[in-house]
Amino acid sequence: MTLGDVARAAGVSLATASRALNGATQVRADLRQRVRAAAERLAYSPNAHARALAKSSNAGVGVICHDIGDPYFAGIARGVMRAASRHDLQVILGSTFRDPLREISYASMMRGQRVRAMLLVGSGFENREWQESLRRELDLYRATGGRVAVISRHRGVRADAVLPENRGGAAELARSLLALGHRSFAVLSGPLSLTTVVDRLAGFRSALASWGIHLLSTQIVEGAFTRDGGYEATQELLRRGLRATCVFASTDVMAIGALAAFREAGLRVPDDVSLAGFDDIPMIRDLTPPLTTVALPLEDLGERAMEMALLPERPARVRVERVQGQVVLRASTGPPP
Amino acid sequence: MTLGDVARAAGVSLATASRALNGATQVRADLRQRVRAAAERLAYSPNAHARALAKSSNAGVGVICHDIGDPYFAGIARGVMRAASRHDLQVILGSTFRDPLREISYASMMRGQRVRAMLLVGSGFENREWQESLRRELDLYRATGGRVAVISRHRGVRADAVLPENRGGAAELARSLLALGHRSFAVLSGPLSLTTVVDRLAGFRSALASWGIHLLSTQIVEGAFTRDGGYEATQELLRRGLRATCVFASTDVMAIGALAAFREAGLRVPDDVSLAGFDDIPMIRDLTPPLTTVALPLEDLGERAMEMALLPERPARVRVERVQGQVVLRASTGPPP
DNA sequence: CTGAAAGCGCTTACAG
DNA sequence: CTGAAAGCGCTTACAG
Repeated sequence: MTLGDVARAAGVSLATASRALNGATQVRADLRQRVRAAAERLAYSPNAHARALAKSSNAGVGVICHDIGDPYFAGIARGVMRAASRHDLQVILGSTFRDPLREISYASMMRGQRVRAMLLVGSGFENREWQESLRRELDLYRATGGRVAVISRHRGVRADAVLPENRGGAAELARSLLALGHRSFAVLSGPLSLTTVVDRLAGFRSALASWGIHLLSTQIVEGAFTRDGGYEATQELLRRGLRATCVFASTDVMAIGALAAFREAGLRVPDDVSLAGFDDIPMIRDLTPPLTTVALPLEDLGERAMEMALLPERPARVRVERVQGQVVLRASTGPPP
Repeated sequence: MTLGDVARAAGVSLATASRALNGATQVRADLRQRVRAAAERLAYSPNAHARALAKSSNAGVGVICHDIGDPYFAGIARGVMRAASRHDLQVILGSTFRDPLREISYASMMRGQRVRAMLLVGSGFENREWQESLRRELDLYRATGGRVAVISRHRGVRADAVLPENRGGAAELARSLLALGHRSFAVLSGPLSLTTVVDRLAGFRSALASWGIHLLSTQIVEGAFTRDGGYEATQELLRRGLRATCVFASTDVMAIGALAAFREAGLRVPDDVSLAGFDDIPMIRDLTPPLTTVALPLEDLGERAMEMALLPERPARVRVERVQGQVVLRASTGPPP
């Protein structure tokens, strides 16, 4: 079942069949009809590879995230899918499971696929070697006209970016918590090798500093970027001795684990300790207590990055869209005991 | 940057360059080295479309789900990604936003893409016309060697399938709730046009029936398959007058909304009313109270369907893997007040 | 083992 | 408007 078969069935040339189906050039109405009918009758399905090869252009975009099962990435992916659907683009998905090597091999695969644009979603790794390889891969990709946009990473990769204001958001959150009366804080941080974590911690810290408050190093616990990571980090924090009235988890997902750990330890939130997260993934408003957080418009992030990557712009000029986070005070934070 | 360039740089023929890079046939070691080196130096990236065209085989699989932002699908997608990664397959993702037409256009697009296998994830629609179109699309796809597997749909589509035991799971859940002492029930159902909903409702109902208990029609409320759908359905149920000691929401996502609605209405769960869901999406164990549910191994579902689609089997023989749901009693259910 | 050549299924100048 | 032909970048019998 090829275009050739359709052309033969319609009694026209290959070229005419192609034109009739794609409607680029004018084709006599009756011929177009015949071709269309033949294609329909034969259930013709154009070979996307042949077409991509002949046009040397592609209707695909690539999206690489760390874990499509995580509500943060799932929310962003939802926005990406919406934008892609609007532009009739197919989406090739990569989920790295937080393995830097896998990220690079996805990028390379997508380059081979000649996707029109590539989206990297999520924090990068603070890893010199990885940064080198990725940059090289992306440069090669762009050298042949590929477009790259990133969400939430800036180190190491020079590309169009949608950047949540991690620093600013965390600082704003800190100020809100200070306003509630808190003066001693602890932080459940994700892996410090992730730029997002570093930024959020820095923002939080600097806002405290301007009030003359410093984070004790024992009150910063590093954990995996998962619910269980938050749970375990909290247990470790309690083991070290909690010396804070308020705990900031660098993502909501971790905060969920923290909430469980506090509950198990018999600590009430917010009566005994206040708890805040970051991202505003959908479910946290249904927790008990609902979680204070810095809200990021996840779907928007995805849509905007996709649109940005698709919008041709004079190259060598990197565009950056900064996205403000919105502090949302919910019942998980209150005045210090 | 094509294979031709690499061949020239290495001083060999196109054919030899191809063989050296793909390692299918034997190539003299020194030639292979030269080709590899040249490819490396030139940062050669094989054109996936050209390759797919020449081999008329493809390293891609397609996955179509209803909403990648929903934790149920995100969980399954996670499993799919794991399996795909194991087989070095790229994944093309479709998210229908619950639009039947979009599902068909995705299927058609993936057929054009000549993907090796196609996964349809999630309940089908009870819609004659849609079923016709989809079946036609899939038949055409399979006629050319395409493989199809579905998760959780059986009506209308004849294909390899991983089927959660929706009926059995719901029935088992009902029996557990009966054992707790409940004798009056209400159901928050998703759209009755979804086979999953119909099956879960039927299973629940039949288990009750064998105890001589019948669901009042006023106590079955249909809502969207979302958190807000569950919230609104619950409000409607309360408006009609709750005449049950236990409420079954046909998915966890809906149950989350129900929990919020009950809380707002001043009803305590489970003291005033028990609540149970279905699926066991990750977050529900962290709700207050944690949600009773029928646990489905979401990631497994995805992995198994992918493996099944990849495993060539004598065609015309449809394979079905049934996956038992596990009733997990948590604190959202208790004895009737 | 190696190379020249045909072929995969389309698109698109180039003539007419 | 229509068609013959070249070309997109690979793979793979077929000879040597």
